[in-house]
Amino acid sequence: MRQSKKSTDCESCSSKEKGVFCDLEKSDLEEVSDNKVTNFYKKGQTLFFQGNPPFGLYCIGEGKVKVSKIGNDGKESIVRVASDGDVLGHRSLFTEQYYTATATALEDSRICFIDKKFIMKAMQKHPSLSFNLISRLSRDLGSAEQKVASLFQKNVRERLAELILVLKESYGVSNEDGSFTLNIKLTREEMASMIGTASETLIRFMSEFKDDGLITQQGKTIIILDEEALVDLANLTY
Amino acid sequence: MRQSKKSTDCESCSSKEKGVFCDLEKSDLEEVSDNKVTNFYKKGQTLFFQGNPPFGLYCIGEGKVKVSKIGNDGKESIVRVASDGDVLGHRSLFTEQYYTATATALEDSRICFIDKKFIMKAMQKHPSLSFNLISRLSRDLGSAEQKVASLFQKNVRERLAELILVLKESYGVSNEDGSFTLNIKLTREEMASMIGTASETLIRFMSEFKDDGLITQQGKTIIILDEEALVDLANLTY
DNA sequence: ATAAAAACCTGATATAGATTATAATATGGA
DNA sequence: TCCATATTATAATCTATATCAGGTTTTTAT
Repeated sequence: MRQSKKSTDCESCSSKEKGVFCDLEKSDLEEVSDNKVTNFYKKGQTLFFQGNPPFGLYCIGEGKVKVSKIGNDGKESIVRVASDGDVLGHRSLFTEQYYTATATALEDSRICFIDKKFIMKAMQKHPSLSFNLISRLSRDLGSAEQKVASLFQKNVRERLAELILVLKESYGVSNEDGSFTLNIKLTREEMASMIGTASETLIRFMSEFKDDGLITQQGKTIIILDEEALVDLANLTY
Repeated sequence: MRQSKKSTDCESCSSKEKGVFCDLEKSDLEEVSDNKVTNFYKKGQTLFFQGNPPFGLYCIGEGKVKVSKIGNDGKESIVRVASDGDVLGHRSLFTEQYYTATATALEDSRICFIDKKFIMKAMQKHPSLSFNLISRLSRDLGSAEQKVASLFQKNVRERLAELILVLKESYGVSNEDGSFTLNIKLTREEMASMIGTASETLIRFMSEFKDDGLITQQGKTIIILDEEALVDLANLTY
């Protein structure tokens, strides 16, 4: 099911520069390479489940992964999306809890797994690694708290406009005509569970945005036509 | 307005054990003491405002502080509450953003301020400091994401039950008769802005809980009478 | 190529909770 | 102590959005 290679080296990883190991020297990076496994996940495959114990750190070489919490009624809530250069499972690893969320590949992905013991040792040895983890956690905490505030204060239309802008931040590619293509594929159901609404409601506002010429679609891919209008609609705070 | 003492030493701080500097040796702790200022904030005073640039780290010796985001309409959303041994302003410090939230004392508090440069140097020197910061950020991220999921999936009654249980976790003191006193004073307005509802709605459910004998009040202090019933109501996930 | 299954969309209805209004109580300052 | 202000409380509307129901289109598997 899930193909696995014993070794891929970090030195030649396409997201080396973006990752938490970016400040390590070649020799130290080789040591990391020796202490990890590379796995290839197909779209829809699960890296870990809510309730599992964490044994190490996941590191995305290439791909996208959604982190979601499943409620008692089975309803999914996506709390985060991680992609190239991001780490996964760090939160539970460092709080020594079982995973409180499930991680699922949104597209075919190359993801490395590094053993807990090695990571802990490496953090002792390389302050830059700890520092990069702190930066990431801080950034993630920032967006989680922003999400909380948006849910408190904004209606669905505003939250959708905000979501599209947030997706642009990470996955937006600018086109020649000034528009932006969002390089991420999500179902309506998934988009709805990122802003805490029903898929029907989300679809309604997506149609509205399309009718008003703010966005358009090419297959499942969203293209932003009028960013400024979205910014107005999103009612951003700062 | 805000009284300030040049030096209080970390060694004798009442929350030394709980704080991020707990693993430092005496000599290192003295160095921290030499690089900080202790301030005394009155209830309602502000430590920093949304939009301000961060110059260092706040460290709560004694007291409680709410971290809230103010929307464009002036509505407050409390995203976190920090107390004895917690740090504040770390998130913005490590993402090098302006503060994205405002921090206000919920009660008279003793809070130290440590310069950014010194903290960064100390992190290089003491892996335990970085590690403790990582633990805290992970914990905070966990509760922020839990909050997001609750907002997505739960109604106000469930969220209120959950809030009371979460407050018990940090501020609950058990009484002889098996009940728990919550050692934190919040207005209904503040409680409402912690779970994203209107104060009128919150009051309605608080009254319901009181009528049903789940909680009672002594002045502004909440006392939990039937924790189990609250757990049932909260519809917790794991 | 074709069937089956997802995903998408639209309209009608129901409802949780916001909003508005009004009053009672508590708190703190002069 | 008393007045002013903030906080708590309850009830009556109103509305944004969930839910339900129906159809269409797209994707996936055989």
